[in-house]
Parts: sequence; C-alpha cells; structure tokens
Amino acid sequence: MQPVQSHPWTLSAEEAIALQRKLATLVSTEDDLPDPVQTVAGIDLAYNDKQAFAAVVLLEASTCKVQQVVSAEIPVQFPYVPGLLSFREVPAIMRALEKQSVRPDLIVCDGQGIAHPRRFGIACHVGVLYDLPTIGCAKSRLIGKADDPAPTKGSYSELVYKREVVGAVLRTRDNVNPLYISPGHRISVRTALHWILKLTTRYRLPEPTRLADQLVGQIKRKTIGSLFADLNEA
DNA sequence: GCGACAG
DNA sequence: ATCTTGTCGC
Repeated sequence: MQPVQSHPWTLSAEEAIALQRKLATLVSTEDDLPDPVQTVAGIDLAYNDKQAFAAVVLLEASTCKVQQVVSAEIPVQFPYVPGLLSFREVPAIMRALEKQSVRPDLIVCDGQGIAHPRRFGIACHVGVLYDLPTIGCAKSRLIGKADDPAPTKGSYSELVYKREVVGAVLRTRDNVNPLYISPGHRISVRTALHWILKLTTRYRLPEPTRLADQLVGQIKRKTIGSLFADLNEA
C-alpha cells in the first residue's frame, strides 16, 4: 500500500515541529471505521547501532490470527527526541508498509496518538499519511495527568492535558502497569479503548503490538550485523 | 528557573 | 530503544 500523502523527511527539529502543527490539523477523533473491522495491523520497531527495523503484522480482528507479516530495514537518520519520535520511526514503517498488499481497517501503533504536546504522536502521523484509523498504545506517559486506574483488568482513568481529555490510562491485565491509549486518527477515545481491550488476550500488550514487538526482535537478530554473535553459538 | 520527557 | 538470568509474587 502507498501513503495518501508525503512530505520531506530531512528536517531540523524546528521544521519537524512546524510540520506537526500543520499535519495535526488533519487529525480526526471522530469514529470512522469500516462496518465490521476485519483486519487490524500492529507496528513496532527495533534498533541496531546504525539500523532501524520495522515490522507490520496483519491480524484477523475477530480471532487475532496472523495473516501477513512484512518488515523493512533502514539506516537511522533522526535522533530520538521526546515529541518527535515519528520522524525517527515513520520512514522505516513506510518501507515496510509498501510491501504490504492489504490496507488494514485499523492500525495499532506503539506510542502516543493525540496524547502529545502538539496532538500529533506517531499514531496520528501514520493515520494521516495513510488516511486510516489508528490507535496510539504506549507503555508509558509522555504528557497529561491521570489518576491511577483500579488494579483490575478493564479499569481506566481519563488522561487530561491542558484541561482536555486526550486519552486514557488502561489496565489491560490485573495488577500490571497500565497502558496509555489515545486516538491516532479517525477514532474516538472510547472506541480506541474498546478495541484495545478486544485485542488483548493474556498479556499486557494487545496482540497487534505484542506480536509486532516479538517479530521485529527476531528479524533484527537475523541480520549480518548480528550474525557474528550467532556464529559463536553455532 | 527547575524537572519531565513515547521509543 | 538497548545490554540480559534468575527470581519474587499474583
């Protein structure tokens, strides 16, 4: 699949911030998903000294069964800067997605959606580029305040930033650290929570992101840069 | 001015 | 993100 739009990627931090403000205008938090959501994709990345690896896992929404896996490798060109994560990860994600034949009905990203200083986390970036519904599912907080949700699975509390509800802190399993859920594009906070819970089985992370995380790790190990270590074991 | 700060 | 085995607790 190809993106609906693109923009330069060789930017300074200042230019990236200006671009985020501009693209944030296109984000929608109104539910606009296919009638039956049939396929869901999970995306995650792994890093090497010089390379970034991205993996996209396509799942059947009703069963969480893997239907397709694509990945890509690309040299890291943008440093990690809180608030500018997408400029470091999206290039690799796009290379992987161009290898994927199916346009998923929903995408779960590892990181924030609108729970971001300029309401444009990585989930929003991916959503706007492909004009697809996306959810930001982060393991920790970037911005906002929230009460600690009850310790039981399904409990959650609103994540508020600048007096506005930008997401929720969700307990996906009993007595485990909660996840930070926020809309990426074409989805509301409530619907995003609904889907994350629906896609969560026996682990803290929902299946799309959990499997993508697990797979990029394997893919990274099978690289020539990591083969030397493997030769010693063999 | 001093912290906090997705992956 | 990444370096990494065993171990404590629900």
